Amino acid sequence: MRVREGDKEKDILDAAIKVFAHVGFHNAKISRIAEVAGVATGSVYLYFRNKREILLKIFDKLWLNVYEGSENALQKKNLNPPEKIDEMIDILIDTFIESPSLALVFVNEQYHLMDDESASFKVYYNKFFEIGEEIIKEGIKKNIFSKSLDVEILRYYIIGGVRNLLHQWAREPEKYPLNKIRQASKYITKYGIIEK
Amino acid sequence: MRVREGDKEKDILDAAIKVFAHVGFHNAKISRIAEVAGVATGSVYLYFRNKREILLKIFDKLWLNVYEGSENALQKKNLNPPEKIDEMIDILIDTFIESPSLALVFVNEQYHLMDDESASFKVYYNKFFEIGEEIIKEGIKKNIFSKSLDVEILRYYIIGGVRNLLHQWAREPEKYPLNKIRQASKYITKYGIIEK
DNA sequence: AATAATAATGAATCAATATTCAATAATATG
DNA sequence: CATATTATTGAATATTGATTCATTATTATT
Repeated sequence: MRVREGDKEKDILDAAIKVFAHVGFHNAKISRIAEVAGVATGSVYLYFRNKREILLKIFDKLWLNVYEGSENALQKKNLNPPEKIDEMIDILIDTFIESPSLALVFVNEQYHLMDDESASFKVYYNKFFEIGEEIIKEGIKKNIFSKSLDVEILRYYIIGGVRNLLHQWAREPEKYPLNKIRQASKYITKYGIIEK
Repeated sequence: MRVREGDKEKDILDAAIKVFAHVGFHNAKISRIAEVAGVATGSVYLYFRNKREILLKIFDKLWLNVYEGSENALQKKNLNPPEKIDEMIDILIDTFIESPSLALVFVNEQYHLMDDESASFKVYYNKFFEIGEEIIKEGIKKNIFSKSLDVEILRYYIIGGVRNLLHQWAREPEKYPLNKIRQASKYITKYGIIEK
């Protein structure tokens, strides 16, 4: 019998990330993904049911990573709430450090997918968010964070801000270097723009 | 000769906003937009060159509005930098107050369009941003805003945060009422999460 | 070396829908 | 009222690209 050469599933996923990042999910052709991956068009269907499954797989891996990463990091280290927020921001940013393309796919395609009932990554996405929520609640309880804040609204604001910065970085990495957006995200989130 | 009945261009635009919001630009069928607008499929092409032109027109009107609105508001009132930031946030939020659908289109489709050379709305979008930049610079100069902030990075963070909140509101208006996200946006932007 | 079993190919199929256009409708004008 | 002019229609066309599948390639096993 014939045996599988290399890891075509990974090749296809990596190619898809590049192509999705470049032209967007809807304009991405399977034939182009196959070409970039170095396989035949039909081979893509040996590994994925259809185009959407490829995108979902990318998001599954992404959010499982992020969730597990933050779960681990926060468990072992003993941090106070502001430090924990920093840690969460670090984990999110580190997820994309090797791949601006992945950042673009995240930024451009996630909203659409949120409407999809079958998007299993949402479980981990939500868990990640719940961790954030817990941190904020803890901070408020300890009188470190402002009591007047609505926890849920806050977390959406922060993720939106960080996300938009990731987008800028992915588009123009030299102009918006990752260390700068990392530092800025942490600072603004904690202190806002008004000088203390 | 025959005369035009009503304002079909507006009907089509309004219908398109609803349909784009509902299923996304790429899944939106012209035939469905026509149906919602109450015109024949072919009529859409009397008013717009193609589907993309409809989307671009929506964004043109949107950002012209926002830009002119902020230009006016800031000119007539005499505000200090923090108040000006509040004003900008108000204008952005007020733009969508009548139409959650428009908010969804903005949130879901804008990123893709930014790559489009021919997207003329970018002029106004950038002008709006420049106003924000000026305000932040002024605040820093007056020692009201923190000196350490990178102006450009900051503005992307804020717009990202507000945007994400608009998204939540548009999806679940009862859960995330506009006045709450308005207030939260202003507070976090200015003070961050740490209690003073 | 022959066989069996699975992997991979890529041209052909097929469906979806954006766009076109020939036909029809409406009304201003003379 | 007849005509000319422009608006509107919606069925037909054309294109695009996702998906399929008959064919071919590869290698483990005997």
